[in-house]
Amino acid sequence: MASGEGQGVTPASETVADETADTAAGQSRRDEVLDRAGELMAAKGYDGTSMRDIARAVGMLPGSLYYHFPSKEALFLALHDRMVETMQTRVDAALSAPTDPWDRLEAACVAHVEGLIDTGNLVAIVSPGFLNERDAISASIREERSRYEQRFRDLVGALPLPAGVDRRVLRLHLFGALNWVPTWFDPGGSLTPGQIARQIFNVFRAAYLPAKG
Amino acid sequence: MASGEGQGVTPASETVADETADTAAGQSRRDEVLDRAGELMAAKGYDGTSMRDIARAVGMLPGSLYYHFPSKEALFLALHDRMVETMQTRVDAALSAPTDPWDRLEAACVAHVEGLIDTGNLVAIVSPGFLNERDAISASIREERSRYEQRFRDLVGALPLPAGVDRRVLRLHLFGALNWVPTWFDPGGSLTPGQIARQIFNVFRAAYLPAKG
DNA sequence: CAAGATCAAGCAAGCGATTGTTTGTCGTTT
DNA sequence: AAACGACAAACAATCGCTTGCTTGATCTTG
Repeated sequence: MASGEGQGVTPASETVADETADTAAGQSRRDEVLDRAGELMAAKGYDGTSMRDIARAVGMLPGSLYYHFPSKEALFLALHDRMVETMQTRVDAALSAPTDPWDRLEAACVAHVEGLIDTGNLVAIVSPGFLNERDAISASIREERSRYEQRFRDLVGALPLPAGVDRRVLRLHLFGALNWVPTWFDPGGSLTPGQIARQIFNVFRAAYLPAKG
Repeated sequence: MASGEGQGVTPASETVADETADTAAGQSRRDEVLDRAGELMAAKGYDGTSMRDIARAVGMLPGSLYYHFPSKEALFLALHDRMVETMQTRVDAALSAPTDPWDRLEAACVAHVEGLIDTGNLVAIVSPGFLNERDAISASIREERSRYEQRFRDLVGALPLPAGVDRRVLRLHLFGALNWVPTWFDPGGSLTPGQIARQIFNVFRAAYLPAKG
C-alpha cells in the first residue's frame, strides 16, 4: 500500500521493471528532500527554513529543488500531505483491535501522540499561528487536517456520555491537550508518549465513567 | 488592508516628566509601536511581520523604529514581556476572591483563556514551534513563561487529589488544552472564552471530585 | 544492433525583491 | 544648546525563484 502518492505531478510512474538498487528504502530523491525538509522545518519553522537550507541538507543545489517541487509552498504541502497520511495509517492500525468506544478512543490518542513525536512534531508548524494569514497554504491544509480529525470526531461521537455533554468541546479539549504534548515532552524523561497520552485520556474516562469497576 | 490609517500622530499631551529607563508610564509612541506590532505578529507571525510592516502600521519610517528598540528581537521581547505582565495581572485579579483550591484553579483557567483571546493570542507565536531553534529569543522568553506558569504549578499543587496522580502531567494537560483554545475559538460562536475554559476545567473536577453534588 | 531522440535529474549562475539594520540629517522641545 | 524623536537614504545579506545548459540513462526506430 502507500505506493500511491499520486497528486498532480506524479513523476516516474512506477518505472517498469526493477526498483533499481538505490537504497534499501527504495525511496527516490524526492522523498529524501521531504525527509530533510521535514526535519529542518520541524526544528526551525517554515520561514526559518530556506530552500538553500533544504538543498544543502540533501546535498544538491538550491535551484535543483525546483525540479521536484514548483515552489516552497508546494514542497511543504507535499510534506504535510505525507505526514497526515502517516498519522492516519498509524491511527487506523491502532483502531483495528479494540471494540469498546472508550478503548478505541484511547488507542487513537496513544497513536496520535506517538505519531506526533515520531514525525518530529511537524504539526507544530501548522498549529496555532501558522494558518492565520497564510491562506494559500491554509486552504489545502485545513482540509487535510479536518479529514484526519474526522476520526476523532467519530470516536468521540461513539462515546456513551451523560446527556448535556458538549462533545465538540470535549474533542477539542482532548485534541489540544494531546497536540500540546510535543511542547513539553522530554525524550529523556521517565514517561513515554504513550504513557502521557494514556494519562491525559484517563482524566476523561474518570470524569465520565465514575462507576467503573 | 487598513489603508486608511488616519494619523494617530498627535501625541496625547500626557507629558509627564517621568522618563526613567524602561518601565511603565512611558506611554507615548513606544507603546503604540508595541500595540500594532502585537496585532501584526499575532496575525501573521514573527517572521511574517517585517519591521516595515510595523513602521507603516504605526505611521513612521522603518529606521525610526530603531530609536525605540535596538532590534526586532528586542521589540518582540518587550512585547512578550508586556503580554505576560498583562496575563499575570489578570490571573492575580481572578485569584483575589475564591479560596477553595478547585475554585481558585478554575478562576485562573478562565482568566487565562480570556487573556489569551483578548491579547489576540500572541502566545500562538511563542507556542510550539517558535522556541525551538530560536535560542536567542528563547532564553529570555522561557524564563518569563515559566514564571507565569508558576502560578498554575502552585494552584495544581494545592489541589486535594487522590494519591498517585501525576500533578505535572495534570498541569500540562490542562495548560495544553487551554492554550489550544485560541486555535479553534470562534468569536461568533455561542460559547465565550470563559465558558469554554469552565467546560474544560470541569472535566478535571468531575474526574477527581466524583462525589460532588 | 546501432544511431538518434527523449527524458529525468541536477549544476551553475544570477535575477529581482525583501529583509534587518545603519548612518547622517533635521525640526522640535526643554 | 542639548536632548529627543523622526526622516531619508542606503547598506549588505538573504530570500524564493528562473533560466540555460549538461549528463546519464532509457526508449524508439531504421
